[in-house]
Amino acid sequence: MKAAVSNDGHGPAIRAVDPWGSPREKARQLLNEEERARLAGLATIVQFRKGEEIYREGQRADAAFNIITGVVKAYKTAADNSKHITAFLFSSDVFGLSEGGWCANSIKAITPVTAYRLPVRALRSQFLNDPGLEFHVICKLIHDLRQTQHHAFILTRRHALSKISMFLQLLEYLQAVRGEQTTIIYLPMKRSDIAEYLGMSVEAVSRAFGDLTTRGIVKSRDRQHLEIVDRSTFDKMVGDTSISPAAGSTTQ
Amino acid sequence: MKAAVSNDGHGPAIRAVDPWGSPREKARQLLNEEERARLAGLATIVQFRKGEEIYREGQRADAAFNIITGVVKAYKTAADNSKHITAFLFSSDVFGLSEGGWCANSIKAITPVTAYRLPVRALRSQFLNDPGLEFHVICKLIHDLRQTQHHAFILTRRHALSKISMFLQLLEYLQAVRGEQTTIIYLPMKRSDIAEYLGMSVEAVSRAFGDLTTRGIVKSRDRQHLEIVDRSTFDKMVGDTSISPAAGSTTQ
DNA sequence: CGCCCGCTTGAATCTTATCAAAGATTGTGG
DNA sequence: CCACAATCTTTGATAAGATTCAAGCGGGCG
Repeated sequence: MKAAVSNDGHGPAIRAVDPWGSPREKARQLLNEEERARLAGLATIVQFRKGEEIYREGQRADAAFNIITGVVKAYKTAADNSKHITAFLFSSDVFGLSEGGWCANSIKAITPVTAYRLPVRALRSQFLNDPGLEFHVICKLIHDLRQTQHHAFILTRRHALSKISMFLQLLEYLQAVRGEQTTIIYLPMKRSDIAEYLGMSVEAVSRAFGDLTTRGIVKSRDRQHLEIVDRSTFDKMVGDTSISPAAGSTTQ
Repeated sequence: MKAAVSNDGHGPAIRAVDPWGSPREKARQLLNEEERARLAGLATIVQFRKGEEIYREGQRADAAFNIITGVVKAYKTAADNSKHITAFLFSSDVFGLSEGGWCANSIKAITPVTAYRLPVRALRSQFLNDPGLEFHVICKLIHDLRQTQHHAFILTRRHALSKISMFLQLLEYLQAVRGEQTTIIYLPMKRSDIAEYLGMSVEAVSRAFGDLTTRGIVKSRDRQHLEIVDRSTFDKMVGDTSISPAAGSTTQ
């Protein structure tokens, strides 16, 4: 479903910008054919059903995964059983860089998922022989770090509308990076997932979507597909802290 | 000031946990003497005054810095001129991994700072010859990624008391990692910096500190030095979403 | 000694969380 | 193929907490 062209079966893929590259370079496939083939030799292809838990927080992780198709969520469960979603991961994303690594959280498939499975042992020895591969991992990590910083920035927004707008903008951006169409934004996750990602209640998420629709800023075919119809107002929602409570939606 | 033992003049230092190491390993110095010496060969030592801006967001960065002593803040300035602090960086931390890298934000010294300056060009060629160094950088990045995820988690807390408590806990943890004493928590940054880091107003920060003091949970010598005197109640503030508005502070 | 900047405190407004319940949707089993 | 059940989503009222605006306090630096 919604298969991206990014992972085309030629082997594991990593997408990121080269931080030492030119200023405004776009995210791109970092691994060359040879590297992908070499990694493919270590990998097996596995599948997960929708809703299936792939990792549990704190569990011993003996393999990393590289998503081919589908979407997963990475989350932490707090003491009071509330959940915080750390990230949504899509095609070409990597998770499970060891339990001590950046996926010290649980992972669950929110759509059917196909992925390469890479044993960490084999992966690590591959690193020692291949400085180029290691460098690409550094690029990917820097990319993820920036992504997480952006998540943190979204979380500082006070208004629900601002958070939801920035979230939609993010999804749109990720679709573009993956080379998909960008007119329709695809929301594979549940409202409660969005709530847990944005640090707000499900009700607030629902109301924010309602507001955006009522004001004519977005139009939704169904729960999972949404289109931005008033881009200028949408951009105001994203960029500003002070949101006009009921700005006329008349075309400027 | 408050110089840590971590950066002892033997050359650049990186502190992190090995994500492929044992489950509960503590953060430690990753570089060995030889690596530090080799990096020291590339580096020059520079100093910055308190309040001095080291990088401006989007500026061309031709060098990375490794902090020896002092504290800096990394921040982004939004369209409406409001600021969001991405991270506070201490001894052994690294910033400026290129403009495209994870420090695509401005950097400003909040205390006097001494640091190693490493030209990215030399650094990059060093990477190609030294897979071990590259691996350590990966460890550091994974460490920073988790740190940033934790920041995001703090930002999801609704109550000011919870945010401030988690922030104090973080500072305490970082002091411990650096090998400093942990009874007194040192706050080098201004209240407004804390506000910008936690996504709340300065007033809310001030009131939260006031509350913690009034309730006898913390005791402060001055604006910059604070001690946790009621640990059990403090831990409740940190761990819980539902904070008892005026829980008796009587020793259980 | 005085000014500037940072910090604290107070009162009104506003947004969201929370509780509660009804309306959709999905998936399952008869 | 339809009906039921469980889950997800929306909608409504209330209240708690935060932001905002405004003013007073304090401390450091020239």
